[in-house]
Amino acid sequence: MYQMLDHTDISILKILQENARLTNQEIAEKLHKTASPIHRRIKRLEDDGFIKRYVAVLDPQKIDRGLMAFTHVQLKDHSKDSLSLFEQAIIRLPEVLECYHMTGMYDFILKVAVKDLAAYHEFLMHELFGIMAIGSVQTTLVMKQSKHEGAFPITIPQQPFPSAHKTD
Amino acid sequence: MYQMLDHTDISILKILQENARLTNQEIAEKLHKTASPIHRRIKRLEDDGFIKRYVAVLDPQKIDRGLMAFTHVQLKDHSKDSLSLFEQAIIRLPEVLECYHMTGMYDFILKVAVKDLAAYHEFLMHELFGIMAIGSVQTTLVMKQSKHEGAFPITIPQQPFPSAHKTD
DNA sequence: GTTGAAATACAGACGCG
DNA sequence: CGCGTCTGTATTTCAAC
Repeated sequence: MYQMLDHTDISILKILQENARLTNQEIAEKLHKTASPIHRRIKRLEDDGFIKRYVAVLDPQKIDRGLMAFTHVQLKDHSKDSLSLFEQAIIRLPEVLECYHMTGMYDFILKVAVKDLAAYHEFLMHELFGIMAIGSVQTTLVMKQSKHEGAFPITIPQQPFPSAHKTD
Repeated sequence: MYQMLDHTDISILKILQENARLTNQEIAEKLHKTASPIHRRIKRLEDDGFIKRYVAVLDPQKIDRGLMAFTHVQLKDHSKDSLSLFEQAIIRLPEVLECYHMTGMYDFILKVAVKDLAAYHEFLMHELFGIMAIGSVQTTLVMKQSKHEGAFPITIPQQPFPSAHKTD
């Protein structure tokens, strides 16, 4: 089991989700603390697995990935072979940013990023439709992204025994 | 207009998308260079807007966001008022990680992260269904994520005049 | 949570190819 | 024009308090 997070930990995680390039000292100033304890806390958050990794966010437009689409896929059947065949094939496609195995109407939802509609057509024809397990595909295109990705809202996991002695 | 990316820039971007915590020196070793030019190139990639920001990726399970859902929304009508009303309301909901305005069958696709099904029910009943502009909603739940998010595939944007004198 | 010291990385300068 | 060596500065990191 993992340690409980206190209010300072939550604040650190929120800050790091927005901007992981801040120095410990800058984070410390925001929280009215000093760099050392911030550093220890971040190290612990990493070691305990709360922070999985740090990534750079690129501008899709500038690297010719300006068109994003959600591709909803139904397989021909739900055999174990079809599922693993599909997943194996999808993982190799660079246009597929994310692949989710879903409950409900669709078997998979893919988040796809390509240069333009021509490139998406190319992707469907030469990549996706070549996968044998595919039954039907429905596409919706992203016109506008209203909320940016990546940041999870953080609340304190159920805290049955609030510590009365937190110096924070 | 922005500068063209060469092979070293592409490599740097790929590395930084996977692990933004590597030091310039570590990146330099991977690319058989020294830290100085790497540092200069990263600075330029930031200044030119290729790299928008750096973020920490958290473990959804550990912060009680283990259930992810895609919520497909159709509005009652497509008036300008309905659209902006919906977007304004959505932005305030912490459970909504991403919000896309779509073409096609649905008006919006929301990526929602909550603790469990009970929390999702709560989210629908007390948050989403409270928005007046909402027409209908269809949910699919994520059972498994096959491909991780965030990393764009990078190719060299159309290179009409390949430089013959690249020292790289 | 604080202080202080050593190791390391950053962010310029400069000269070289 | 980009690379590499060098330099001062800031930051990280680890110790003891």
